[in-house]
Amino acid sequence: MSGFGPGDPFLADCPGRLAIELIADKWTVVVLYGLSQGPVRHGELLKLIGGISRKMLTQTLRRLQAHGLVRRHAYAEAPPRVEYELTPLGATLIDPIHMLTEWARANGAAVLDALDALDAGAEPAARDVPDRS
Amino acid sequence: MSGFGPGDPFLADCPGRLAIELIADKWTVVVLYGLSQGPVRHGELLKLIGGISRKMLTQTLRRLQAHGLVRRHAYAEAPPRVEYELTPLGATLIDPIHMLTEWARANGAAVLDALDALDAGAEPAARDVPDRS
DNA sequence: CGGAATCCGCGAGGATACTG
DNA sequence: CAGTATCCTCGCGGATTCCG
Repeated sequence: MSGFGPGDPFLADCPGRLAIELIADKWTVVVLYGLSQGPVRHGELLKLIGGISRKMLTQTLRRLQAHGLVRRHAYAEAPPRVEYELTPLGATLIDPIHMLTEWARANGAAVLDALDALDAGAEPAARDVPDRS
Repeated sequence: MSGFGPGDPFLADCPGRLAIELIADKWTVVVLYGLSQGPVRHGELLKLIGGISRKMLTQTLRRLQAHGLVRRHAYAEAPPRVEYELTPLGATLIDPIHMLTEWARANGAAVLDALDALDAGAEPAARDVPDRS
């Protein structure tokens, strides 16, 4: 009934954990989502994502590239142009990523509610507690 | 063919992003995975996960609890015992999490290979490059 | 056994300015 | 437009210790 033993791949140190920690990152998920519909330019992602800095975008893309999930395409043109796209390996992540993002879209409000319910319940509760200032 | 516009929920600041950033975290995914099969004791998770510290485990659980994904159950017994389990809201995450972890299990090796291929291709390449020490 | 508090180092990550 | 370098700050996250 335990389900997984002490040696389960995701509970120990193994390639699986490496892969999880590669994508379980604040920006990585959103960047992958941005790439999930086809090649995108650097500047497009930058404007699209909102909140990300150029540094973090480049850094995230570079890490994904180094791990074989993203391919970089630089065109030698007058106005320099660079596009990023998922590799075949990276494309296998589209489904998991979309499940995550759809979950977030559907349940983001509920998560927010839970937070607010906490705040509304905890802070006024201090009302009937002798406050030692 | 752009697919998503400039206002896509996951590319801007919104509840969906909050939800993504809640779970797109080094430890959160693994902890949720550990909870995905039923109630687990604090100490069990600690030993099971491997690499996590008590502090980070508690901290992660607390954050998930505050966001309504996890419920805490403390039993007033001689040897104190505390169990954690997913709330109904948290249970809706099981499928996405399992897709992620199964992807990692299947492709962790490929990711590792991509990394090694880079190292093997880049560093020996310095062989035929005049190295200015 | 489970958790909170404290100390502290190091690296994530933003802002800015510069190169090609 | 894309990328890099530099600086600086904040908080992640480990180790340790004390409380219930």
